[in-house]
Amino acid sequence: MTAAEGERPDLAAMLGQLVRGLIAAERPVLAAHGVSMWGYVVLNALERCPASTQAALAKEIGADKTRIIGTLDELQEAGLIAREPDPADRRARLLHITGSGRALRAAVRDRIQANENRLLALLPAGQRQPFLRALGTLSELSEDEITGR
Amino acid sequence: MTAAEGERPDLAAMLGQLVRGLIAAERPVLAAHGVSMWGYVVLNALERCPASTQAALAKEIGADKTRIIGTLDELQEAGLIAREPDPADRRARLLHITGSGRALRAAVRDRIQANENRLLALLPAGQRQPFLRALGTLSELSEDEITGR
DNA sequence: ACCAATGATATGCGAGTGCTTATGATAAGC
DNA sequence: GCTTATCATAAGCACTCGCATATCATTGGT
Repeated sequence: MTAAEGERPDLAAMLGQLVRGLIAAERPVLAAHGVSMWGYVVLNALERCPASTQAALAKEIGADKTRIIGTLDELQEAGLIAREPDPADRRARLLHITGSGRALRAAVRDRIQANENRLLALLPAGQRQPFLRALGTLSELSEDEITGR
Repeated sequence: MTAAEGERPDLAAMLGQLVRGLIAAERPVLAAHGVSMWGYVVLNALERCPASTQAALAKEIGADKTRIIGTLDELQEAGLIAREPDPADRRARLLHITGSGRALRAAVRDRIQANENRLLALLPAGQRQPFLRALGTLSELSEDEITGR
């Protein structure tokens, strides 16, 4: 921390810098598994909870519902997710992750988190858990909560 | 933290989510002061240390040296930065922030950090400093260090 | 002196993104 | 029944960004 005179850099600046590096680290992993970044995000989301509409999924992961369709098409073609008509609403399709999707997601995640764990190991032991906890809290805030609007 | 069975979400995912919100929070502040996001980044960088070449500045802030020129032009026109020929190297120009630039940067930063402080206040007191320290450490890693390449 | 490298500059290309519009089908509300 | 809203889909538009190329002037190395 090189802040001068008790100042601190903007959170956004620090986080942005770190995210950029982490994304760069993810790229080859994702490429090796033949899945896109958004594809991986979708798999993570569906692993947590199936989606009742594509629009809802897009909203949950912060993606544009019109742009995500291509990604969903690819994931479906690769057998990583399934889309089924919702019997309760014929406009909508239920989405869930497949067994293959689970396996691929797990493989990617293991590699990504191994690298992340390496970075976390650079921190003093007493900082790790508080950092992760704080990050967990802050990352769950909605955009409205963060912006105060 | 809603991780299931001792798992944790990817750092990148958590950070990315948070950054997105923080950037959204910054937008209106920057707009109100008539400065672009990159412009603000440049001001912060020059506040820390004048630059000996535009290329060096671009590298430091992770910007593309060819794309940043427009931003520098605007900042110079607005009197926020100054570019002077380097007597030691006629290809290069020395860059530094002006008094106006300092004032504007400070005004923007105050508002941005006020919002950030509001968010930090959501954390338990014991988590704040460890979080900021850890973030400071991790954000200073180079991309090569983060990617392990 | 010559060649390679570097600085500033301009711009092309492709990919990605946010937002918008439009379509046809379906559902919800009055 | 009619109107409005929503779902999935496709695609336009403008903008940003990463990377590349090119130019001219200057500098560094041999």
